[in-house]
Amino acid sequence: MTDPKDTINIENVVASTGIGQELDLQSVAMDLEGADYDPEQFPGLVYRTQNPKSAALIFRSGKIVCTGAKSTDDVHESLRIVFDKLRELQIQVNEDPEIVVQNIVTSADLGRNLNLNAIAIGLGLENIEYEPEQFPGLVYRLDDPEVVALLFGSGKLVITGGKKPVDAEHAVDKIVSRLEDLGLLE
Amino acid sequence: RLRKWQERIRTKDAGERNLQFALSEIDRMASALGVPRSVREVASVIYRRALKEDLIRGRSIEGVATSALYAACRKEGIPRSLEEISEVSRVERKEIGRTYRYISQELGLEMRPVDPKKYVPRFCSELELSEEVQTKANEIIEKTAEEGLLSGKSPTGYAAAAIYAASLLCNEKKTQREVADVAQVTEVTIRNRYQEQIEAMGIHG
DNA sequence: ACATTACTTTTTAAAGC
DNA sequence: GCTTTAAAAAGTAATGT
Repeated sequence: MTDPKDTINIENVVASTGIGQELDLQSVAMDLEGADYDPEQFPGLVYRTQNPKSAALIFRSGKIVCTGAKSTDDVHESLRIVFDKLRELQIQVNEDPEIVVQNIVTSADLGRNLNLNAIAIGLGLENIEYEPEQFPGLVYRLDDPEVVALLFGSGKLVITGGKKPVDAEHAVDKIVSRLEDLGLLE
Repeated sequence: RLRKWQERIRTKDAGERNLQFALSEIDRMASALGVPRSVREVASVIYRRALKEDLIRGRSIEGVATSALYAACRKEGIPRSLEEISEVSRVERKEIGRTYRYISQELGLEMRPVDPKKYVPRFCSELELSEEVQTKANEIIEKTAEEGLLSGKSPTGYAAAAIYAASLLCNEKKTQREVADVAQVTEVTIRNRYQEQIEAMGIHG
């Protein structure tokens, strides 16, 4: 029997940081290869890194959002690349800007099919949101850790809203024990 | 003074007019859908509760009125799909869905997922299918749902597939297109659900 | 009857409308 | 509230062959 915790996989990490310097995005867009900048559509400039794969949103204030990385290490590596690219454009970038992980999206597998109708009643209709006409997943909000879980009929799930990788592990543990208590697993 | 008093009356009148507008919209949509008066009353109660809880801020009166009606239909056991509801409302489907989820959560309506069997009588009637087909469709829904096949699937598509399968089994065949049209789902969805259901029922189609 | 592409849900920061 | 970015889950839909 596989421990659901061993099936946890980080799918996306979102983090924010700042270079401590205001930017002229128009000129950055001109000099930075592959940059997408359309201020009419969105105030941020989009810059994509290939290895590791990620997308950085760079703002006039010098603040940056990095998304799409598969680990916190990849976030740091991606942002290091972005910082170096900006330095190549003669832009002053702080020595080691603080990088704050804002959200981690994780997937996992409980290993057995779920009867979402029974789970909706079992967990309590006031604690969940399940509208299969609109979306196939059952939305379950946990208080501790403060994350949101999407449960699917296949037994697979998505955990999002966490700030540390351990949040997903704790969430999976709690979900498994709750479903076991209700006799809705296996 | 007098100015404040006038302002209060103006606000009261505006609020009164908005409530009348919402209730008349609920009435108009309910008539267009052909649902009984009891549903309109439940919808009105939900709308008034949403108003009292100040849930209309940042949302359109029509959106909340439509969502209240959608919720009322479900609460009364005669559900209409978001697709059907949006046809009589000028609010788009996506907005109705998100507003419904919001007021449902905030008012603690504790809505149960829609039972596909609730769609069987109306869809079968529109298709002029016999009582025998309805019974068979309900049987298919009941048995396959017990096996967990319903998880995550839309109730209309699920009901449509069961009706299609039942019409074949009872020699009253309707095409996938005919069933898809009344249920407002695609033939692809009926095909997919149908395959799963007949396999779970151990039937050869 | 197939495949492909695309949209639904959740989360999160950023600046501006 | 909206705009943009990424990602997973699974269902539904539109379009193309």
